[in-house]
Amino acid sequence: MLKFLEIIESLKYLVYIYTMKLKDAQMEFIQTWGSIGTAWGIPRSMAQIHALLLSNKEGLDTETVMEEIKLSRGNVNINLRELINWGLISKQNKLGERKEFFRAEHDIWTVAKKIIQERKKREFVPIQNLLVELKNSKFEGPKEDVAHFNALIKDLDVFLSQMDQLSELLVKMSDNRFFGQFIKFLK
Amino acid sequence: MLKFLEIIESLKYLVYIYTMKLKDAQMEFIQTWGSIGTAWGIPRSMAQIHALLLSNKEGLDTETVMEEIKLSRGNVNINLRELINWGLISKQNKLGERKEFFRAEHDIWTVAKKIIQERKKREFVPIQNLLVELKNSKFEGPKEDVAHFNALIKDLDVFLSQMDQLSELLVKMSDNRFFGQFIKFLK
DNA sequence: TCAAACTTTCAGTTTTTTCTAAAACTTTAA
DNA sequence: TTAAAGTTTTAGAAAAAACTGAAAGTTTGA
Repeated sequence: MLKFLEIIESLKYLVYIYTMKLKDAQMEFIQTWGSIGTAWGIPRSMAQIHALLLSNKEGLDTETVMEEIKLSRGNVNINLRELINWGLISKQNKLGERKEFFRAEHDIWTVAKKIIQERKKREFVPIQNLLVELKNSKFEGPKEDVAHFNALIKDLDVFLSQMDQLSELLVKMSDNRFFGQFIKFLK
Repeated sequence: MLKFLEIIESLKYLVYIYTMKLKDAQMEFIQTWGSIGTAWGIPRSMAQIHALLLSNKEGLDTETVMEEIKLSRGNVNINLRELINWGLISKQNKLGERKEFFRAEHDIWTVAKKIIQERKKREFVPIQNLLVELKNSKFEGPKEDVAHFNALIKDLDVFLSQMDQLSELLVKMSDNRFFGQFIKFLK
């Protein structure tokens, strides 16, 4: 009989729907978003602040952000500014309140659009600059090697411009519905 | 008349085709690829080694890589292995030679495919794991806040699965010609 | 004009990541 | 079986990136 109860217990575990405090869930979300940010080359605390604001409908002020995720004032200030630069959050002024509140853009498609634009800026532009320079150059060296290098440059250039077009497309595709259709169509 | 000559001079500058030693161009390519790698969250020397191998038709051995870009043996060894894991280079054995040579995958579409797959692994999987967990949870807290948080999770989930499909698509699209058509079609 | 409320800056510390150098290990062929 | 050729591991150094804390700066309203 003890055995039976044990089995039931473990089955329960399998289908268990965790119940947790909302705050705890938010905190887990924030922490995880933070480490994901790292893999994206985004400072942990910038990602954490973003996650915190995403999971709060209303804007929060600097003080609250500092307390919730235990960060220094300077850090919070700088990263809030950076998030504003990315277009992921905006300043809000509450009537009768002097201090500034920060509210996340909550439409996930807009968020994606901003992130794509920003990463493109960081990741594509430098390569394109390099390629422009190399395309305007003539190389002295063994014929075969020069040919190989030129082919490499050309391939990269074609590829980059295709990716560029694709990202443009993605940015224009902020209409969720259209994107869904599009994916289905292409499958 | 002086003026005129000055104008000609500056025009010449605009259309100037640089002539440079192939080696120098390759080195510049390697350096730039290295710093771009950094923005991509890829160690500088890993990106540099990749660039070096990309710009050489034939495979190179560890020793040569070390000399060309002044890196320690350990560093080169570890990063060559990592590039193999990514599927971006492969070991070669030359007939009659004992040591191993490393040769880059030169088809740019295959390169792109590998990079997309690898980044997806690093960047998407962790978010998806988080979302699975959160989707299986119930939250205790103010009704409105819980609703907001659940909406956030759902939005992220839908978005992620769409991006996932898109990347699958890209991976399947290694056929350059098809991709060109596709882009043109969608414009 | 003053002080309280709030924001921004930045020099220096801490943490994280990357790299080196040397030793240990493995493989090959004489 | 041995030593030369080659590869891999790793402890710690170096470099880069992120963060703190405190001071300086700004704005507001009494």
